[in-house]
Amino acid sequence: MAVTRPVDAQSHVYLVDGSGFIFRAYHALPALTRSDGAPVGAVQGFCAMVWKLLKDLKGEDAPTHLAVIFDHSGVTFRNALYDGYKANRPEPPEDLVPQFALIRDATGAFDLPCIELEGYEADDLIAAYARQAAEAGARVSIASSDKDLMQLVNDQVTLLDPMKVRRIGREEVIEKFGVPPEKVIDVQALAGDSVDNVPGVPGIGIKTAAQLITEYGDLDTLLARAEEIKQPKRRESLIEHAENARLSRQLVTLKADTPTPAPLESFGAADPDGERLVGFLRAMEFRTLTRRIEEALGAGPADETGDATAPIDRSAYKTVQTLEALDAWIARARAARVVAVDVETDALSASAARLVGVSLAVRPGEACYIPLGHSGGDLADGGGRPEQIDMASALGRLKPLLEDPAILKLGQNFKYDLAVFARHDIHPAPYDDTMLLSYVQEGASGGHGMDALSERHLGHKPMSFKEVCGSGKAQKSFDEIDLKTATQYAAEDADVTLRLWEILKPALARSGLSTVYETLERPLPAVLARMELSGIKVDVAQLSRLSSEFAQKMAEAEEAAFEAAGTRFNPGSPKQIGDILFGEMGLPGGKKTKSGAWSTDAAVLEELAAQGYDLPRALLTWRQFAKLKSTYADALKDAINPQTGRVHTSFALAATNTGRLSSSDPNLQNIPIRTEEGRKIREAFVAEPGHVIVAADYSQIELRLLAHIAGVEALKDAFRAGQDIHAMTASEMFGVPLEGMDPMVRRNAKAINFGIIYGISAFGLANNLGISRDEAKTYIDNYFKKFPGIADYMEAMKAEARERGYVQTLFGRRIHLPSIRDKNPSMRQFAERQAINAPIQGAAADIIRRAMARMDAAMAKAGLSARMLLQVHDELVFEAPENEADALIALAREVMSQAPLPVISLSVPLDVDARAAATWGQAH
DNA sequence: ATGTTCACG
DNA sequence: GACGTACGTGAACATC
Repeated sequence: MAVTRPVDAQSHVYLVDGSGFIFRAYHALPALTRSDGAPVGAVQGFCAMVWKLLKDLKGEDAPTHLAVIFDHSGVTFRNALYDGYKANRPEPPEDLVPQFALIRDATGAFDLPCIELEGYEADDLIAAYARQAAEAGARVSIASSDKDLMQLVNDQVTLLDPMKVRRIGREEVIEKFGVPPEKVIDVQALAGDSVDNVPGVPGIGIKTAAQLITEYGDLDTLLARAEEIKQPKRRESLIEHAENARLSRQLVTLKADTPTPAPLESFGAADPDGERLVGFLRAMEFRTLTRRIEEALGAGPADETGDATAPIDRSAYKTVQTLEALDAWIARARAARVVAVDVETDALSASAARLVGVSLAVRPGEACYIPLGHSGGDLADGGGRPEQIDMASALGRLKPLLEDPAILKLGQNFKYDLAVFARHDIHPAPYDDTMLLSYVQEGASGGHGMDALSERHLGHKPMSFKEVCGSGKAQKSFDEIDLKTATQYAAEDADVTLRLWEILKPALARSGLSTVYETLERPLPAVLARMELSGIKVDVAQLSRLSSEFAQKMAEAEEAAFEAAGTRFNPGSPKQIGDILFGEMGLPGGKKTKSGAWSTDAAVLEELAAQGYDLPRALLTWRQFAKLKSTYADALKDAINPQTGRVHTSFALAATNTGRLSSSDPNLQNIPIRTEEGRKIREAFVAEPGHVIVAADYSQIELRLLAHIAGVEALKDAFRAGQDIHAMTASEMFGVPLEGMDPMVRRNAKAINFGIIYGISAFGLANNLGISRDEAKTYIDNYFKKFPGIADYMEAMKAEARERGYVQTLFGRRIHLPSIRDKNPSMRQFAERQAINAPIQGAAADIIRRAMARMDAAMAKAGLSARMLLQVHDELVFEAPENEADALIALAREVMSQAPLPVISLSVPLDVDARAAATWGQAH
């Protein structure tokens, strides 16, 4: 799909006369039918013309925006003016009619916007878009050879004849009509047009018309002074048919105020999805065209005879134990310009792990392992320390290679390698990451671990870490592995990475996802490696105090629970709780879990507590403190790195379906905030002495994106005016004034706003608000009525998912939803809700990724020594010297709120709240 | 290993 | 009328 991109003086907008293309394609080419008998000649011609146009438009004439515009079948407003309009035109040929729909599909396959409007001709829409673009200062090119469009030519607007590759500007119009573009309609009004049955004035052709208009200035003057004309026939004809001339002028004048069905900004040109395009062409059975386009896009099946899938021979890998050998490998890497790199360490956490060795691969099958930190496993020496290059010398040789801007480094989950190298002051660049190449093309499902990728793409199962190091208690650290085994394992990883890159990198361009990868994925490993290495300080004493406090509260709640139950049991066991509540006590059970047991989750217990029972209340209290103690207070204390005294999370870049990050070991994206007790945990995240924590978060980013994407004017206006969006929703929906609004009414509106983002259902909303399904249904219908655009958006996303198997964010990230076509209706409906949610959640994820990619450079440029520490989906957390707080707040606001630019210009502002304080808790 | 619950956006 | 149901995560604990 095309992207949304602002139109300004740097833009070059192409408007393609789709209907003109169709008739030209139909008449210029011999009839052609598909094997099933469907006529497809015009489709082929159309595709060939579009392809040629796109191919010709490289370089300085490249479009920033492009759309294909069609006539809409049926009568137009011109027929109301004059029922003879186009009356002479025969019905389109029988074998062309079924091709109209296919040609719209073809436009979609090229990822081009397909524009038409009932009651208007393509020319009117072109006139309207041309005017809008010109008003925005853009250049406009109209791809058409229709002379009726020449009236639109001016300083900014030219016509492009797609077949003759000829630009038609002012000079060429004068050549054709004998008058400049602004007088073309007057000439056409006089001359008429037999094809369109525009009457004009009998006896006057283009030449005479041009001569008359040039002499008298314009049509009205000419008609007013018709008496002065010397030639009697001409004079009489003009006087007699003056009305016809005026009518004709109305007929030939293109309506630049035609309503435009899609905003000009949405025409942003983007790489086509090569797979989809080639798939369409192949389905149409255009053999030659398919092959030509396949070749040009580098599409087609991966080269299976290439080196990448040749069998892997681990015994061919080399162990590098001398500087001379290392230099030789570095020279080979330099010659290849590309080198796959993998580090081996003694632990999983990059912030704690020590470097054990480095492997390199320069061509498929040609890889080596450079042991640097092995402490044992020398087979020749009965298990002692093997011969190795001194670590400092080896890294001294590797650093220039890894940092050479002309050598591309390849890694799998390269964030890890970057972090390990950074601790040795090596900062590899540029790099590609095969994990991210895979993620951006295939999405999160399926996994992007090296083993999974290798099996998927190479049909090869690499040596497993378990095979090498064992597992459980007997697990060895990699530095204890003998060099022969270590080499086979480590060098294979580099080899596999290189081979994967040879397959995944070309596939990226074929899918049209290079920009997504380069802007939203590739910058992140370096940024996240820095964040992870920075870590965040936690106040151990505070966590210890909290742990005791929570233990105390748990004990109290436990006693209260035993008292109420009249028996002792494990309050942590949902099964035992269910047995007591719904068995022994005989309380009314609510929901069941999916395995059929009684549910005892918070919603159920709350319901029972509200009915006056003591046990569920005690259990809720116990659960709250148990959670806070074990998941937070105790776990965070254990997660402190003794070397740094800080907590270092790991951010996963390729874990979610929508492009969000995830955080683990420990997860710092779910630190409590919603309850007072929970907030105390957040208070334990502190800044170093003399420093502050700065937290900056997007305000309502998902609702803002919904307003933009679905084009909900009322929501957009509210955001522009800085209104309380939930209150405004409530006011619209329930017709209550903003002043003195009942908080419950606002709460309902808020639940609906969130529900909409999640792909609302009456059931879900009813559940959430504790109302009946009928009531919930009424709310939803009312919402759709008050905010037109939302329902259309939802239907459009579902349709897109069904048609393509994926939906996209504003920035082009794809979210695959294969189960949208599942035969199981509940699977399908789940996918439909994902189709609604994913473009919104995904766009928000894209935006904060863009902000993160820019933030380090922005801080450096501003001379700040602040560091970015955490990302929590719509929030960035920094640590800064106290005296930088104000500057950092201003900078974070700027970078975050401007992050969509220049690719996307949102129609709503992105507000960012930012605050500095001694703790993360206080910075909210 | 799987299910349940609950912390966050 | 029936599928089932709000979107995206990770961690702890119980239970098999």
